[in-house]
Amino acid sequence: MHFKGTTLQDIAENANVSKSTVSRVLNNKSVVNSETRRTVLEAMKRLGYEPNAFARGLASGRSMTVGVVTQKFGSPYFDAILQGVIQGFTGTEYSPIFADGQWDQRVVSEAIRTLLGRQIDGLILLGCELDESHMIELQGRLPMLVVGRELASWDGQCLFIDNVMAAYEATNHLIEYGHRKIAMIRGIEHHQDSIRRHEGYCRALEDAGIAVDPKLVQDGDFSAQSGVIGVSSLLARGAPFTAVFCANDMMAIGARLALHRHGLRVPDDVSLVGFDDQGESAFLTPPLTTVRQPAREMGAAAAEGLMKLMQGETCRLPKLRATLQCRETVRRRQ
Amino acid sequence: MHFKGTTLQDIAENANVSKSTVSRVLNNKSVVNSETRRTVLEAMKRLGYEPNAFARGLASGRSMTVGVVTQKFGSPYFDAILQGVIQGFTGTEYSPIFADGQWDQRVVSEAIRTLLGRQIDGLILLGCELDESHMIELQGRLPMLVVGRELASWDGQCLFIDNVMAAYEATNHLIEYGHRKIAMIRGIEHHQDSIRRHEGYCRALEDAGIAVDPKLVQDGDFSAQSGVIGVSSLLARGAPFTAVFCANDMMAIGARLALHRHGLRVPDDVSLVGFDDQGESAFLTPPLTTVRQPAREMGAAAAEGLMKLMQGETCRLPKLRATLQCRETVRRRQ
DNA sequence: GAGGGATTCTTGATCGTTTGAAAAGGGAAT
DNA sequence: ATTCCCTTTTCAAACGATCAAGAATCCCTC
Repeated sequence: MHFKGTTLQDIAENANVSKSTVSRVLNNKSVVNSETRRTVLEAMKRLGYEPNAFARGLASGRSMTVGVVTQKFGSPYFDAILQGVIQGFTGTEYSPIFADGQWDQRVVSEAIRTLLGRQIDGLILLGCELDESHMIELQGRLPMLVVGRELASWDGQCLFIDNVMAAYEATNHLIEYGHRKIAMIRGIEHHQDSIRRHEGYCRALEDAGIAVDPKLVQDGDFSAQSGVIGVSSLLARGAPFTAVFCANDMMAIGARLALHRHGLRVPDDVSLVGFDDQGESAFLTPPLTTVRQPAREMGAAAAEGLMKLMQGETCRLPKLRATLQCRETVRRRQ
Repeated sequence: MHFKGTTLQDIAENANVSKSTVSRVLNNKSVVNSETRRTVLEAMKRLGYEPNAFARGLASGRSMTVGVVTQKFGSPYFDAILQGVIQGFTGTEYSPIFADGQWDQRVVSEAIRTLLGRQIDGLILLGCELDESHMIELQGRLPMLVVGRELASWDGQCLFIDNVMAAYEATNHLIEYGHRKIAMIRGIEHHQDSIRRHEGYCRALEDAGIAVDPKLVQDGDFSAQSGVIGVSSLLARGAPFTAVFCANDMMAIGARLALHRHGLRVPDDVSLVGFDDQGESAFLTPPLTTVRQPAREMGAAAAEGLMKLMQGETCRLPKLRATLQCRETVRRRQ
């Protein structure tokens, strides 16, 4: 039933050396006579040897594995970060293993426990909402990095963009194009990113001397469906608006559909701005103006940073910026 | 530097029993006095014990881990399958670890090697294009399942939908709505799914007595960009068409944009059908008519099937069907 | 040819579990 | 008191690698 692999012992016998010599060749740390090394390598190839990661991990205490906990497989934003992480680790001796937190703190905790049992050497958390004490405890246990969450006390070990600033710029873009009645569809309540993006929106309006109208702010949950509902309730309230800023692209897609349903043209009647710049956004009709988050770059930077940390060096993550991608859903208001 | 976890030994001492008793409690296989069990469990909780997966794996020969190789993180279709797989494993004692094949056979092989080194107990391959001999060799080594690939010799161990049939139905839908000049944008050349979907398209046309016009068939690569280019070159060729069938939704999104750019309305001037039913498709303007693949269900079924296989039972995967989701991009041709 | 270094290899303990076999404890039957 | 049989627990040997510490070999010099 169970496949019995070749072991280090087998190689040793086959090459007429001791186990430790084989081990030395394997890890090419210490010196081994080049002749011996050749023999050993040959034996390995011949027998199709693949070292047993468990035995290695057990003996060395290091697994050459890092855990990556995402919020949700299938979320365009997190998937993009994931790709960056993978890219950052390919070609190195570390390999990432992934767990899905399903937007649920309990699932995340559980996933981390499992990962710890798997003796990961480091941990990357994506946009995690765990409470700070838990995080600090974790940080004491192993090298760890957080992407997409701002933790005041953790300077340099979390990688995030300035959501307030980015939302400010997006809103300001609309203001510069002559819009004064700008609606916003927010993300999940209490979610850090939602709060910050909303704050940026408010600040931009205030700086332009426009009062924030609570009737123009609608809660959503980052899903396309909530974008549809958001626009409908906005419209139902009767407070007029000429532009909508959505806290992510999915909601912008939904919003765009709802506007269409209500006979409003984008951008002729209503301008629209999203957030994230997910893959499809550039191909919507019309292509969506949105805030681009450098998700891949963030993932790659996290991978590099974590490797430094695991090698005992300090790491200071770069400060990446979100940039506004101006496409075709914003039009100057006459 | 390195965190020293609580070990089974510690628990044993703390609860005044031997290591093996603790182990027995842990695996609750054999009988343990309920009183003793309680004591042990308490000690575990008290010391925050987390079993070392390496030691376990080494001793038992089983890792309680299954490898899942996807083609590309971020692909809506594969991500959906992944979610199904996760769902299928949550609550069980197995946990999946993921690797990204990046659409590259070599990367896939490498990923499988790494996974094998990690002593996975089973393997799920998503839409993999490895050559059959390699697959057969793998199959000899460990329980394994393939999702999204049809292998003649592997009845019951690969899970796929009938792409020919699905494409046939999609095309036929257009024919029933009065379309005769139906263009198609294909996926990556030589890719199994592309070939089958193209075949379904051809058969439907033939069965309706319509000759397949090579000028109406355009190659793509499953990306939105290739949908844009596809429509443009179709148009440039001057062969008129009233409908376009795309081998996936991303290309349909691109196609829809390109049609818009050329002043063609969907569905008034040109009807459009996609394939996959990815998340956004229902929210496009107008919502996309497309073939829905039961991706989540496929993932979940694969997880269940693999567990059966790993327990030594046989497994016969269900035959899932793709279904046409009629939305608003197809209009009757006068 | 003895002594001293380098270099290279081997021995054997160790990592934290699992697991089959042996042992201990406690009745009940003989 | 002895035997037998449960149930429950312990012993100790794996599992397959790593890694000090020590042993062997070789080369060179005096």
